[in-house]
Amino acid sequence: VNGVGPQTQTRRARLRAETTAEIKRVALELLAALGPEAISLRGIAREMGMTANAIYSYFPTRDDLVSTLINDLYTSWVGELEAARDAEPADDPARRLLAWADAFRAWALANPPGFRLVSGDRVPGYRAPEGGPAPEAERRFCTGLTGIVAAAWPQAGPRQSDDAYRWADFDGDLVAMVRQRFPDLPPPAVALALRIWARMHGLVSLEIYGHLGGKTYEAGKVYRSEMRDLVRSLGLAPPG
Amino acid sequence: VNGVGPQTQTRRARLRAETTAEIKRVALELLAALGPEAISLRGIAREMGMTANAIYSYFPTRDDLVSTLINDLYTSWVGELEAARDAEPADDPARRLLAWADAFRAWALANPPGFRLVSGDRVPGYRAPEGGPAPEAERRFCTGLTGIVAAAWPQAGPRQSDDAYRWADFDGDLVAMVRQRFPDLPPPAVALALRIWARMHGLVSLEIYGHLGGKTYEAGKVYRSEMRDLVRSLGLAPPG
DNA sequence: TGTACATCAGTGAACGCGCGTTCACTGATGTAC
DNA sequence: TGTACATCAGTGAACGCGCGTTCACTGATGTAC
Repeated sequence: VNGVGPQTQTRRARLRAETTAEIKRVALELLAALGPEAISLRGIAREMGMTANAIYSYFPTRDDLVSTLINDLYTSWVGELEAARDAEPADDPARRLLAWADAFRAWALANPPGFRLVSGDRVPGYRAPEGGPAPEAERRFCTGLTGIVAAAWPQAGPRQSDDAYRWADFDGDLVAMVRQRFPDLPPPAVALALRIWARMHGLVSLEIYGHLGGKTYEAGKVYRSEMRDLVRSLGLAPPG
Repeated sequence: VNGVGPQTQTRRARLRAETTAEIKRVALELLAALGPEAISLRGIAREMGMTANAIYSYFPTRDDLVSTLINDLYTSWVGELEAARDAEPADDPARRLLAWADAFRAWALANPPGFRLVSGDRVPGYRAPEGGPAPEAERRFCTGLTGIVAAAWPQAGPRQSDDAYRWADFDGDLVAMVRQRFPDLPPPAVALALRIWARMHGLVSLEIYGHLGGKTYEAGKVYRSEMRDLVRSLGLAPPG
């Protein structure tokens, strides 16, 4: 059987896991310090005091490493979003939306190159795998945001202009998720979720890319105004 | 005096201008076809059937070429925005805002890599000059948008939550421009202009970076909803 | 109109750089009997 | 417990690529007298 001395086997496996983690950690440090172009096998190896090709024992290709990084970043981000949301009472959609929005910006500011990477800034020469580098995290993000809209929909729904959205306007997988998890939600609610996402993304990406910094010293204040305005336009009462 | 035979001198100057234009045209084609990494002196020269270093007769450095491209793109973009706005009656801020917003998205969709370049997607190794690669276009963009907000402010102002913005919250140059061109406009109007910009930027950049395509087949419809909603929340009546 | 000179776009070879990836190998770690 | 074997992380040298930039040069275009 597989009664192979678990201790020693674990030792090698542990070393392997540690080195894998170190490769990723160094890659993220380089990303943060020097930008996406610095994610190179040679650069990481240099930093770790190894040869570049040693990394091929851990990742079959540079692009696999990049995909793994994107997946890790996106997963950690969405984890924080969910945690922030769940720290607010389930029956208070306004607070939950604002918590999500604040965590959205906070993570991005703490991690600018990570935000760029996750939102599609291309690493030179990188080609993402079929289905994207982080499909599961993306699904969680989408579900989380839709859930917040679903909670607000009783108040928000009547305020939406009745643009004629149909299920056919949206991607099949997205529709399937919505109909299964939020069966009462109509198509315009999905459009609303996308618009809310874009409002967060818009201000935060202008800020991360340095376009807002040349205009205002209070990007956070502007973001807060925008989010409270959003809450209000959904027919919810902003807290505080 | 300078009565140097203008015809012949013009001939050489014209050739020079033509080659300069061709370099830029080829660079933009490469940008559109293969992305920002393809903007290389060697690549452009290859396409034009010249040697790479011939380009040094026209641009002192690769980064100068890139800066020129960004400036050209931004200038053409803002030109279209202004034209679209000015095609609407001056006393109809709602139409003017929507025209601006539509032109914003239309140009970006016609020119995705151009949009990426202008909004800060980095060409590997590129360092922008002091003050940015396109300060004049940026100024026009900013003034144009602020002007639209100024026209809407009589209706929009009272609807803004009174977040306590002060002039000190904004960049000095921006403040100077506002106070000179739109002397009646208060600080919260500037914050509103930034938020409006971000709403356009958010949806369009999600679309350009391919994040919206995986969710909806009707990104244009979503954008239109968002913009009409914006107009409405400014207290204006959306046309049609 | 013709001739001597200046300008300057463009060539061709080269330098030095960093990159991803391959290959044959070494040597320590772990496994089977 | 000891020995023969298997695994596999890591080395060192090399390949081929594209890049920006420099240098000494050629040769056509334009200028001054």
